[in-house]
Amino acid sequence: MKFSEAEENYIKSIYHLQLSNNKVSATLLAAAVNTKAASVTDMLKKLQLKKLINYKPYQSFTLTDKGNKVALDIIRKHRLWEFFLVSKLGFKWDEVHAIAEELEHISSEELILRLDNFLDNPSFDPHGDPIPDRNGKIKFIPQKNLSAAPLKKELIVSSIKDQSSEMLELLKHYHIGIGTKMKINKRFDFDGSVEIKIDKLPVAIVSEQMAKNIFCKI
Amino acid sequence: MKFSEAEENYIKSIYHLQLSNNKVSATLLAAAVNTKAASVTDMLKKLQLKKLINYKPYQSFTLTDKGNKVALDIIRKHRLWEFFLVSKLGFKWDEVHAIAEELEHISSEELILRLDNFLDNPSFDPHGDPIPDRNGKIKFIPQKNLSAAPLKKELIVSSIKDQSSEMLELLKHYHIGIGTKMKINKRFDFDGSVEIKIDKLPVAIVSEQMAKNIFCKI
DNA sequence: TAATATATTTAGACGAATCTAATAATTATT
DNA sequence: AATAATTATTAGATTCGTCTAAATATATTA
Repeated sequence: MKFSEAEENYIKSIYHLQLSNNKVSATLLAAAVNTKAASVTDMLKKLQLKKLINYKPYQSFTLTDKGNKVALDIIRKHRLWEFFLVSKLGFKWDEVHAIAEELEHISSEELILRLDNFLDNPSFDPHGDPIPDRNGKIKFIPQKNLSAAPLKKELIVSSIKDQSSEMLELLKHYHIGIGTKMKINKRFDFDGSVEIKIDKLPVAIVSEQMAKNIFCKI
Repeated sequence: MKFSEAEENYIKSIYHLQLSNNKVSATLLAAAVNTKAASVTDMLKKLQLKKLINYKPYQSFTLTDKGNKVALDIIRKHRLWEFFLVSKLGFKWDEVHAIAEELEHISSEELILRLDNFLDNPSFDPHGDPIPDRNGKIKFIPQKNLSAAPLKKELIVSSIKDQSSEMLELLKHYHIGIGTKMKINKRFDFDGSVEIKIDKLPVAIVSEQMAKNIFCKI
């Protein structure tokens, strides 16, 4: 079954909101897809008719299994394209999101299969987010951000939540990227800042705000 | 300025029709964009408002310079993507058209610039059609089809008009592709068929219908 | 040139996705 | 629990691209 670009965007946003906020409200969703709550209501009815969500008026809603599959398919495409844009075309990670938002709606399955192979079937996108395989299976990695990870243990950076160019700039300055190894020396209660040590680099301190965006394998 | 997918498709089709039929009628255009003549009229008004075509009711219409630029931009994207699909993802030429029709509407200029470089700035797509450069310049090659090319001279296949899988199959069987060298021995008036000779291959005869679709540098 | 055939445009409607303003339900607060 | 504040839904309108059927203009040909 094929879905409109608008429908796909709603589905994708519901998926993401479910992951982080686990209660999805019409208002949050409206913000995510950049419309008004009234438009969300209209669309929710349509998505329910197509059995993509479970929905009763005035109550919060969830993706059905079918809806989940659709969401994972879109996310797969999005992340594969991001990988392509960064690894083959040399984009910076903060430049690829908008383009991938368009590319993710290209419908050919064959295209995505071939793209996947061309890229050597990557499991993670340039920000460390997992790329669902053709069946929607995600390689889950247990990870904790620097505000929650244990002290004095070797950590490997596995993903970055905030993908803005400001964050990218900061990470560059600290020489931090996906795969970087580090230890946490100390966490300061006063402001939540964290002292880290990266091989061969001097000890450094990152703010709590930054620490919460850097996720590591544990 | 940005245009809708529908607008882009109309512009592109007008461009192509102008090239081959040089008079563009609403009926032809309707067939090309797969709608009805009434819808064409509606769109023509819109395109005129946006100064993309010269149009007076009940008369045939032409692209303005601006319209031409837009058309060439879309065609550039279409052909670059086709090149990508064939050269990097291993598609056959008869498989790429529909996918490129979707990809050609992705809006990022930066994307196309980088794609162009990634592909080493190709001048011709997999069917031998010229790819406009970023300024809309096309590398024009004087070419003639096998029904019009001179006898006994070395010819190099430069493009194929019909891009169906049936044609692809036939070409494979004859060992003909872009770049193939051949001579025409004889043309038969009775049915327009053409006897050709390709290096090291036995003499072969192609139908008039086929001959008209094979273009060569002269 | 008059009659006929063909092509184009208008009029009016529809579905998709959106909006604003008004209303109704839910949740939070006193 | 009653009221206030928040959140969600409906009603009605709008834009885009499309449609059918009817009307009008152009082209053909007898």
